[in-house]
Amino acid sequence: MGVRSRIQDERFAAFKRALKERNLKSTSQRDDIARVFFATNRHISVEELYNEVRTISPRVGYATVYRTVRLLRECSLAAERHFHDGEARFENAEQEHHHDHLICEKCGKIVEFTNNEIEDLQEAVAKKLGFVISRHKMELYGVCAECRSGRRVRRAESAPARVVHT
Amino acid sequence: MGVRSRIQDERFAAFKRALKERNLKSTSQRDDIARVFFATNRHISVEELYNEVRTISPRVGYATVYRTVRLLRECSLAAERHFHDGEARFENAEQEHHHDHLICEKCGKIVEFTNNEIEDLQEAVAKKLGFVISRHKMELYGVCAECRSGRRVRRAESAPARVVHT
DNA sequence: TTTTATGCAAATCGTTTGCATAGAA
DNA sequence: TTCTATGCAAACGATTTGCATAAAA
Repeated sequence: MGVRSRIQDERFAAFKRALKERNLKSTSQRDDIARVFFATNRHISVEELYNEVRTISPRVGYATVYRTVRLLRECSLAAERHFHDGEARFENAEQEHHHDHLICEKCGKIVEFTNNEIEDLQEAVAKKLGFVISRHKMELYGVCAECRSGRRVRRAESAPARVVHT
Repeated sequence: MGVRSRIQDERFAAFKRALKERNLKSTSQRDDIARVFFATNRHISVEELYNEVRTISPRVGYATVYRTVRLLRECSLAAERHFHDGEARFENAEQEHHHDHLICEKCGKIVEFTNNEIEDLQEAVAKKLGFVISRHKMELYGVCAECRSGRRVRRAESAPARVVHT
């Protein structure tokens, strides 16, 4: 919400281009859903996205949100994630930089990180076993510093997503 | 399923012990389901387990299989995995040695491996970000040697599970 | 006008649960 | 006997789909 950044505009433009390429129609619903999605910086579930879009455009249906999220996924503009809670979560896909996740089992906080040494070792292991890797998923579960110190108690609903390069 | 191995018997005994500890009853259904589960060496889904159990004991219900799998999970005798296909898969949990997965996107083959260097780096990254890790999940997706050479075409339904230590 | 998208409700899929009955302790 | 487990069917929550209508091209 609020100010729109350059990167959001770029993504939105990419979305419009993707629609044209596929001969799909631009609609106000798709635009609203995409804009809300690109404006969020957390791992958002379809339900959360639906609720946020409804505050802008109260008549959009659940199915349309699902269909649009699928579209965003197919255009590589959204990345699907499955953590612990049954429902899928989506994040803005930055084609350039994939990342991994560190998840606090107490408060639900999610920290994103990358580590090149680990990536290199993954390649090495795969090569040794005859595989050529196209992608990977790595999730570390534990307890964050705040929770261990007892400072934080509530579930972290919306974790800001900044990738830490370690 | 032929010969029963020592390790299967040990697991089955551990299961019986776990039932006693919890004041739960031993039933023929639980025994059958557990035995079939311990006899399998692949990542089995509830549906597959149900079908196999039905060949032994045709009157068990789906719900009982679900309930027993949940029980096995709670006793740390089964480990739950979520790959790509919507349904949960379970494997025999060997408390001693956790492992990671290498998954072929062509044929579905799953290779299990461990790598201590990667584990050490995971610890290091988590520490740097203030976390204490309790467990992790790492999945590498790619194409296996057989599929790249065009030798293998069909989906590998039942991958034998031997952990490779790299 | 032609064609695709939407919104709703119904369908689906994996999984869980309520309840009357069967079986273990 | 007492109490838990089973099997069935119904309930569930996340996601998808059929269809008549609305909107884009």
